[in-house]
Amino acid sequence: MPELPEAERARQQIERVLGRRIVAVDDTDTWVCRPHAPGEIAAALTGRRLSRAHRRGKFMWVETDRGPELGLHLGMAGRIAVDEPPATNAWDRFSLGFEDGGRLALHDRRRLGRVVLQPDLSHVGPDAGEVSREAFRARVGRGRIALKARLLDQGAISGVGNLLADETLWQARLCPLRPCDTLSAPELDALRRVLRRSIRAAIRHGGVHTGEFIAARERDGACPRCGAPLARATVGGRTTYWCPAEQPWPL
DNA sequence: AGGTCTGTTCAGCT
DNA sequence: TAGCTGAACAGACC
Repeated sequence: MPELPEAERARQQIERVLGRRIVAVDDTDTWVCRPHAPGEIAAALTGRRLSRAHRRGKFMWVETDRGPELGLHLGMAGRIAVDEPPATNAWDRFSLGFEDGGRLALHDRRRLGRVVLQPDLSHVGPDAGEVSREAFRARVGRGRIALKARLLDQGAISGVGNLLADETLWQARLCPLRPCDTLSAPELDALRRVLRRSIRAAIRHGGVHTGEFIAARERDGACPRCGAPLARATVGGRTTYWCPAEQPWPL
């Protein structure tokens, strides 16, 4: 499940193809490439070179030489494939072919990924790994919504998905159900520090699945620190696990 | 073999 | 406005 760490690794994959000339574009999946018509992205990109690869949260975009930006999102099952042969099934939803014979593809079984020209990121909040302390306090510590639901709101801060949210809240010993405006400034600051640490660890180790809490949740459903059986509920529309002993609420 | 679950984003509601 | 619900996708699993 791609979250910020997976998106960062995907961005690094894209960097491997910078500078190569595009000679072929497959943009025929009208769902993944909506609202573009087939051939529209191809016409805009053929003959150009990708020049810089950016990311904010889970959203990626690539600059081209004198051409439009190309926005990419992995959805929940997407993966960037670089210089791999085309998938034998129909799971490559978009691809670029380069003059050196290499290619870049969005491999996405579920078609929840997106490819779009000139992406609009105005509704996307600051990157969860780079947001300032002041912005974090203001954006996360406000309102009566459940803390976890706010962490998942990409307009507040961007990049946190379901697994990273559970991992981070467990590391920070905060209950996912707590209304945001019950958190003190020191609690918010500590949460931000833990979040940054979780993100860096996940990027380093290869993804959110490498988190200690996520592994325990799939293994035996017991808290890795105290052994208490984990609680489970739907929060912010997503399945949520936490340790009721160490992440209590009300206090 | 049907029913449920998965997670991200967006549209549409209160 | 802020927050919630369900749709969209399609495969994994029981």
